[in-house]
Parts: sequence; C-alpha cells; structure tokens
Amino acid sequence: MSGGGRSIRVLNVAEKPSVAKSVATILSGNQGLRIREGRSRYNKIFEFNYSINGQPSLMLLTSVTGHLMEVEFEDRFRKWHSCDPADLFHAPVRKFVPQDKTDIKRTLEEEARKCQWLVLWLDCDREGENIAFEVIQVCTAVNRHLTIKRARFSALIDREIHAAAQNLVQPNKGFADAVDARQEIDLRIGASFTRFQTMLLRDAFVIDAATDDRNLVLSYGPCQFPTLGFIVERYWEVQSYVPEEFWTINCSYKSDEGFASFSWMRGHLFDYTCAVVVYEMCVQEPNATVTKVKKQEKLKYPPYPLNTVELEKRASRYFRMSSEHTMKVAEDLYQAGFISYPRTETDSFSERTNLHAIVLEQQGHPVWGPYAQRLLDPGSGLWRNPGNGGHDDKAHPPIHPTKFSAGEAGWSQDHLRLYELVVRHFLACVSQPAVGAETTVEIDIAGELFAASGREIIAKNYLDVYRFESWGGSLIPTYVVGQQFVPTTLTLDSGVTRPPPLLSEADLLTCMDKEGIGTDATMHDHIKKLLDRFYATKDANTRFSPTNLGEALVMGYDDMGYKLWKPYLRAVMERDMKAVSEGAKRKAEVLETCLQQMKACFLDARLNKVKLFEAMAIFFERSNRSIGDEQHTSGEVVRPCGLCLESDMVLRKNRDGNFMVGCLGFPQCRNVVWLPGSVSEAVVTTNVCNSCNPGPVRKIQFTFRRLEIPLDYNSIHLGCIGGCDETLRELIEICGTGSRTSARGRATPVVSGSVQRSNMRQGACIYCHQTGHSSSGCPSQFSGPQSARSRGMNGQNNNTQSVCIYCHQLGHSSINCPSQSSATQSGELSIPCNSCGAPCPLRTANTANNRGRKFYSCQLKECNFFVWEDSLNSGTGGRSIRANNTISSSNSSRNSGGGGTRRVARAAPNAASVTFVSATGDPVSGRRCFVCGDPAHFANVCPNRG
DNA sequence: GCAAGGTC
Repeated sequence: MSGGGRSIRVLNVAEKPSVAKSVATILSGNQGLRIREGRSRYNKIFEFNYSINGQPSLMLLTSVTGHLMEVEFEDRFRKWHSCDPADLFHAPVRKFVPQDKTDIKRTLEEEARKCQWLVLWLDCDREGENIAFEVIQVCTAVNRHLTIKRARFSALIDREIHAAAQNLVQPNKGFADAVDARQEIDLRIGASFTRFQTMLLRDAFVIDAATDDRNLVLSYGPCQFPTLGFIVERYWEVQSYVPEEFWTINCSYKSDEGFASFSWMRGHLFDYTCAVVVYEMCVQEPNATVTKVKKQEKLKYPPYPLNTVELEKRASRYFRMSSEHTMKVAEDLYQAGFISYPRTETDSFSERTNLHAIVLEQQGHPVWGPYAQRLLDPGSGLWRNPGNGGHDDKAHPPIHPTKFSAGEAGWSQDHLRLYELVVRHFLACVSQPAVGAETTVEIDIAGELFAASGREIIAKNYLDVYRFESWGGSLIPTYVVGQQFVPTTLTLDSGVTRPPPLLSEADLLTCMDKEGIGTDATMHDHIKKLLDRFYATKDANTRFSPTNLGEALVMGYDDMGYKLWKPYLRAVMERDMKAVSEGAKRKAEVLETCLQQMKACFLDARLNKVKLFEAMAIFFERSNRSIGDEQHTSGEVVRPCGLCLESDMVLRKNRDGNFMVGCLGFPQCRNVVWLPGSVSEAVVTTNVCNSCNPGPVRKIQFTFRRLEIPLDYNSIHLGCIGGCDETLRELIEICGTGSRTSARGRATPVVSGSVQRSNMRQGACIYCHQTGHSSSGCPSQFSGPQSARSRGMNGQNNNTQSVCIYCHQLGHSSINCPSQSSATQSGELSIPCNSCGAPCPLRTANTANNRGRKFYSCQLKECNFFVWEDSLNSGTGGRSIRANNTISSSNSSRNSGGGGTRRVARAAPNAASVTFVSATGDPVSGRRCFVCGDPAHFANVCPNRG
C-alpha cells in the first residue's frame, strides 16, 4: 500500500527495536500494522497509516541500536607508535558508521530516499539527541529534501506517544554538540594517557598480572580512573588508620518484668581518667532514677521504585551478584519480556501507569501471590501509592515486572532471584510502611544519663513481602518516670575505634552515582574494567582492594600533585557539557579549553614521570627488557649542557622513533632539544660548529623522510642544534617536532641556548604564557605541589605546575585550588592546638552540611585536632576528627590495636573492664584508684592523674 | 592494543 493522494511517507527512527515496536503499536492502535524485515535482522520496519495534525501519512517506523557512529582517530594516528601520544590531543578525528552498523545504515538510506519526512523518536536525553543527528546525517546524505522533525516523549504510553506525534519539534543541536564534545575529549584523553603510561611502564617493570606483560594495557579513562580512585582512597584510609581506645559505661537492669540494657548518653570517652572519674561517681551513688519515658509510633517506609543503580546495589547486597552479571541477567529477563527496560534512572512511576494491573498479574504466584491478593483488596488497607525518588530520565519507567512467571525452564538461580527481587520490590513500593512502637527510657545515675530503647512491630505491611529487609528491635519492660532501681550491672568497658570497611560493590556504585561517574548503563562496565585491567580485586564479601598496579598508578599521579584519579575532572567536563547543551558555551570553545588544559596536564605528567616510576618501583622489580623510556637510554654526546652547565647533552631516539637531544642530568636538569618529526635518521658527527656556545657543539647528519618535508629541502642535511641552523629551524616550524609538540608546532618545543632565542615560533610557556624560556624552566614554577596523600612520599623534585584544571587559573596548583578546597582559611586568627600546641588557624567549612561554618584545625598534618568555633563558644570543647569510625562493642585489652599512646601512658593495670555487681559484691571494699592502683584514694583525687 | 556511550 502506498501513500496515495496527498499522503506523505514518513520515516520514523527509534533508538532501539523495542521502542520502535511500542511506538508502532500505540500509533497504529494495532490496526493495519505491517512488519517487514530491514537489512539488519534486529531492526524491523513497521508500517501503518497515521494522521499527523490532519496530514495523512504512511508511517515507516524502524530503529537503530544505540549510537550509529563512532569517533576515531584518522588511520595514520591509530597505530600506537605512529605518533607522539601528546599529538592525540590535536590529531584529526572522524565520525563514521562502523562495519557492524552498516546494515542499519543501508536500511535508513533505502527508506529515506523514498520518504518526505524524517521523524526522530530517539530517547529524550543528550545521547539520544546525538544519535538523532547521526541518523539525520545518514538520511540527508541520500535525500536532501527531507523535512526533519523530533518527537518528544517521556514514557511509552498511549497519550504521551500520540501527543508527541501531534506536537513534533526541532531536534536540539546543543544536546548533540555536548555529546560530540564528550566523545572527542574522552577519546583524546583516554588514548593519550593510555598509550603514554602503557609504553612507559609495561616494559620497565615485571608486572606480575595474570597475563603476558606484553599484552598488558595500562589504560586510563576519565571514568575508570576515578572509580579506581574511590577504591584506593578507601584502601589508604583503612591502611593508615590508627585504632584508638575509648571507654564507656554500660548499665543493665534485670527484674521480673524483663531485661533492659542502658547505654551511656555521653557515648564514649577517649580519656581513661575522665571515664573512671565519672564511673566512680556512679558506683558511689548507683541508684538509678527514671527521668523520661517516651513512646512514639515509628514508620519504616518501603523503598522507592527501582532504577538501575538500585537494582545493581541491591542484587550485590542481597545475592552478592556483581553489577555486571546483574545487568546481563536483567537484560535476559527484559529480552524475554518478564521485566521492563533495565537501564533507567527513573525511580518514580508516572501517574498514568496502571499499577493495579501489574499487581494483578502476580496474584497466581505460589509464594507472593497471596500478598498480591491482599494488596488488591481495598479492605486490607495495604495499598499505598508509591513514593517518588525524584529521578526521571523521561525515557523509561522504573524497573517493574511486565509478565508473570513462577520460574522458567531455562532460568538460572540468578534469573529466579533477580525476577523475584524486581517483583517483590514492586509489590513493596505499592504497600503501606511498616509500623512500630518505640519506647525510649532515660535514667539518671549520679547525674549521668543513660538510655535504653525497645521496639515492637505493630504492622509489618511491606516487610511481609520484602523479605530482603528487616526491622530489628526488642521489647523492654515498662518503666514510669520517678521509678528507682539499683542496676544489676554497671560496667566500665573499653573498646577500640575501627577503620571503615573497604568499599563494597554497592558502596562503589553509590560513590559513582553521587559524583556522576558513568551512566546507569555503564557504571558496571567501569567496575569490571578495573578487574579486567588488574587494577583492583574483589573479595568474597564484594569488597574492593586495589592491586599493586592500581595503587602504584594512583600513587604516581598523586605524587605529581595531579588529581587525575579524582572525580573532579569528570565533574568539570559534565558542567561544560551542560553549558553546551544549554547554549551557554559553544562546543568548539569547550573542546579547545578542555583539550588545551588536558594537554598541558599530560605534558606535565610526562615531565614528572619519574613519580610514576618511583611509585611503580615500590611494588615491582625493574625489568631487564628495554625500558622504553627515552630519558633512560644513553646516546652520543652532542654538546655540553648550557642550562645546568654540569652534564652533556646526548642524541637519543624515543620509543616513538622520534629524535631528541637531552641532558644526561635528567631529571634534575630538563634541558632538551626536540628535533623535527620528519627525521628518519640522525648521526652525531665529529664536525664541530664554529659559532654556537657553549661548545663544542657537534653537528648531526640528518636524513629526513622525503614525503614529509617540502620539495625544496634536501633529505640529507648536516645540521647544528646550537641555534645557528636556519634549515633545521625552518623544518621544525614546518613539520613540528617529533615529541611534546604537535605536528603543527603549537605547543612548546623545549629548547636551549641560541635555538631558544632564535626560534621565533617558540610557543608560550604553559605556566606564565611568556616566551623566552621553556615551560620546565619557568621561574614561576619552583614551589611544587605537595602530595595530597596523607601517607604519601614527600614532594621532592616536584617543581612543576600547570594551569589549574579546576578553575583554569594560573598561580596555584590544581591541588591547592581554592574552588576545590573543603575549607578556606580566613585571616590570621588561630588558637593553640589542644593536642600538640601548634597553631590552629580559623577556617570556613565548605562541605554540604556545614557550608560557611567556622572551625579551627591543627596546621600540623600529623595532628588531627579539630573544633567548631561555635562549639568552643558554647563550651563543648574540641575533639579529634575521625571519619566514619565504627565502634567495637567488645571489651578489649588496653594495649590492643596500637593506638592512643597518650592514654596508654596513663593507663592503670588490669583495668580492661571494671564491674560493679550490686547484688553480690561489696561496692566499696576492695576498690582502689583506677589511675595508680592505690587503695588509699579514688581516681578523682589521684596525684598521678596528670 | 587506547575512552565512554548507546544497544543486540
């Protein structure tokens, strides 16, 4: 059937086959819907008649499968040794349809030729908009007269889809541009750093990863490295953790009515003497008086509707499934029609979703069917409209069951589990919260307050079906205000603080989600990549540790002062992408700025590669294979170095095959002359230049690649690198140098002596933007950034700094950027440290919860004294910072854990746990001072208290 | 042999 009459042919393209099918079914009302094959076996073509704003149309609806195109370097830059990795920041890239997508491209071309309109039904996000423009490019290449329209829809439901078809808009170039920029930046950064660090380190060390070293790729990526950074950072936190002993008073009371355990409302004290003094007061007057009884109803709410990250986190927590495996299983269930689309950010249901129908389907299940029935019974009062998690990707609903199953023949245990999780989660979402009655009792013993609480679950509600969650609690006896009793036990107990645990897979996903690393569809890929690259390992409890290789790489960059392993770079990129999508910045502008900074960062990292070597050397043996590092191979002497005046400069060839003349004093002296990239051979001769100083400067016989130099230059040339050689200088201008400068010669050749002065095309210093000196010799750069890692090495030899990657300003290193600081220092106000006596400057917090709040913190790195200014004023005093300490509940020996020397020095013997038993023991006789052990006095008057 | 993003 053809359009006929005034009917037009409209080519509609969706992002994936499933959406094409849904849209076709909805628009056609399932009437007269025809399906035919396209060139690709996955992407069918649906045909039906439809009227767009009264315009009769023959609709052809097909799909792509995600991106139709890829970005790659032009062929001559694709081989690893084809160019200096630094050139990849400017090497030409192209966007093309890869081989495995050509069948889809052909379908689009064939259909587009016969159509008048092209309507884009891609997902309504930035990537979708970019794919839309890929489709436009392919279709308009064969039919320039196409009218282009964009359908905007937020859910695959009738009203939305019809409304989208009747209100077609124009595609948004800003969104697509943002993705183009992101793709190009990711490619350039990833490829350059990956090639650089792989070629630098792989052959230089014996890396005992479970693969052939030669095949090992030490990849760098703007998502994988911050993910590794999260793991390493927590690992370092655990490694450097110093356990600290604390003291607490516990009290219990057992009567005919039952048992209650009271805990000290001060929590715990790190000062043994203080704890003992208070404890003695309690022991002397052990009578407890009930001061407060509070009863209240507490609700425990069901989770929000399920999105991808939550699905991955919960499957990891409940079943210990890896996020990657979870997504594979979820994809299977989705393909077979049992669950909805598994890659979604959305955690709230549209009002128009028929939630009852989804529950209805589950009524027949032998295990949770009865619960589904209760939900649908209005008399049960169990139903509740689901909560709104606040995220909506406007493309997909939360993950929910779409077809009933009591288990299928081909399902593995994990398919069963995941389907069960999706169903139970959905049923929980539409259920009432659990209801509990909580009782809190406070007692006073000698002026010290203690509290006990109990909980009784009144209605389990959603917990009946969501077996993965529980709500613990026990009952306590009834107390009344004013009631008095003598505790059954009153103990002074010690414990030690413990480090936070290593990151679990769920923790890692939380970090990534919070910092915007990856997308819901790719986060599991980044985690898997770390395992595949031998950067990290996962233990049986799904906890991640870095491998030596992962730790060494992060340590190396950290020692350089670069936070390439932190999420900030991605965050800055994301902000720029947003600016492009909103039209606030142009794509070209963002690309240029970002790549320029990253290139400066790359060059600087390369200058500081000794840091990477040092970090690797901590963990790995040096290899006797060729080390592949141009600074470590010796060469023939060309001249004495005019910069350090100590060492000779020698001719060398780096791994990329490019020639340079570098100072043997590296890394102390970084003087180097890069030679034209077109040199194929260079030999030092005995011929000495008559004019260049300091001499003697021996001339070099160059052979240039004929095709890479202009015709009027000889391919053989006896040249001088001292600065007098016009020909050499011209060829550097024309061809660029082989390394550290782009082919267009825009970056900074690092030259010395008269070459430096005579080379008018020399780029500006990357630090101060002046000409006349090399970047590595910039006078503004001699106070280097310090290591950010608390257990890190010192910052020797770190005398470089570049444009700050965060605020784009000069004058400070990235790690000292005020925009990134967790706190800013104000004025000269300071107080002496309570702990060590050093000054504690007044600072202003910049964290989410305490922004603007003032605090003092000790300036000594080793000392962690910290106090809020307002708590000082209110007299509550200071304490040491301890992040995420968890408290051991068991008693322990005073000397365990190795922490808290200050307290150990004052410790009394055998004081690990002091017990007063009111029913049997004599509370006074046999007692002695807990500080010095003297029975003649109590600790509060002990002369040895210090 | 390199990234991250779609999706099959």
